[in-house]
Amino acid sequence: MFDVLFSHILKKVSLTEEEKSLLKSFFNAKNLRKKEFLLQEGEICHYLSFVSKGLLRSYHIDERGDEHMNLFAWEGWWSSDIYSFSFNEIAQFNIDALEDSELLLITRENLEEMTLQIPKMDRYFRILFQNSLATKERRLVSSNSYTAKEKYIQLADSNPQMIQRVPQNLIASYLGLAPETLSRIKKNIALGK
Amino acid sequence: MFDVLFSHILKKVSLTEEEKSLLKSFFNAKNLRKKEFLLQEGEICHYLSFVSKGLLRSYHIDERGDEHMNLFAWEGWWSSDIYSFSFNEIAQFNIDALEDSELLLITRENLEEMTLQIPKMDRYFRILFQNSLATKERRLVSSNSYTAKEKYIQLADSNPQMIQRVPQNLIASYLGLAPETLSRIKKNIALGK
DNA sequence: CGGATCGTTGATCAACTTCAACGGTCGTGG
DNA sequence: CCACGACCGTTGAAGTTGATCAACGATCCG
Repeated sequence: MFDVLFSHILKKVSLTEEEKSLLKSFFNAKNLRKKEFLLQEGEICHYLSFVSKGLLRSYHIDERGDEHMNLFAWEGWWSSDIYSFSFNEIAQFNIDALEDSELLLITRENLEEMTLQIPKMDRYFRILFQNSLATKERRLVSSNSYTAKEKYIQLADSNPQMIQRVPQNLIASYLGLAPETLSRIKKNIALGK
Repeated sequence: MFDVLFSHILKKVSLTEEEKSLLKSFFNAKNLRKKEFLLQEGEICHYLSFVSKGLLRSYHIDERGDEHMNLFAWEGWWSSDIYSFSFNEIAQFNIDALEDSELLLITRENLEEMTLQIPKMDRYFRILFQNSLATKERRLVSSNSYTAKEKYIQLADSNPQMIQRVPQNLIASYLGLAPETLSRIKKNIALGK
């Protein structure tokens, strides 16, 4: 259960055995069946969730009832409504499971306590958030700068695993496109533009 | 020069006087005149830059030559091509000054060294990046979910200072709109929709 | 004063959405 | 084990939003 987490952390900072077992005490394990919710819009998001197995999605539902994907998280990724988690405000995202999943959850209070007891974890999360921010910044510019086709090609190049593992209509939503549009784009690409 | 930086840091972590003077040694001051560049696309971004006075913009230029704003940074904000800075890759963003500015720069190497000597700075940047990530996540969903008019209203509500301080055509670009479109939207809003 | 920059307005256009229908596949319950 | 419904991707036709192109007036600044 903790193997995936530790190997992920150890890529960024080193941990002693004592720190490892201390660290474990701050987490709760949770299993989520396909289609079960981890978080629903309107709640407060109390956890950062590490996915040790499976696949989660986080998405927003607008007033018209349309879903807009925020991100997908599989083995080795974190998921949360980070805004809600950080500022203790109402969540804008739903999180549910696309596949049966095994998670490790940590609350805001435990994160606080853990980083005080193991300052290296501030460093781990600093690097994690720094990298996520870097990626998200590029994605945001891409979203505003490029055509639907360009965006899809960029994604397919930079994240082929996502395209293999996630249904096409959800990929479309992730890119801010109607599912029909993505279908047509793929057809055009297959026809050599 | 360092007053603004310290007051910003002290909102998130405490620092002793020794830590403060140690911290100073990792930064370089730099002045930037209006329209001068801090970073140009294609270079490596070597710095995180803290704005103690003035206003910076960071933006991407696409193959068609069109500019796409990434963010604006004024007193109390950081600016960088964080992807380039983090991964030592070629920058996608240009950064230049919209107003005469006073900056404090820190290199990747100095950031590394500073966080090792003052672990609390890992915590500071962890919180800083966590908050930025939270904001950027919401902005990205907003960008994919809402109409041009909704996006503008959200921005005007959440960040009125930006609208006061930044020219309208750059606001348009920040929202991923043509300047003419934003002009028409504002007209419609003024006419009571 | 003169040029550059910025916002505005009108007309046209293109990209993407919406709506509707259909065929294939998968998984579940009878 | 088969059948049915749900889900997913595809295709076509029509509609809409926002982009583009062009022209003009206002303001700022040197």
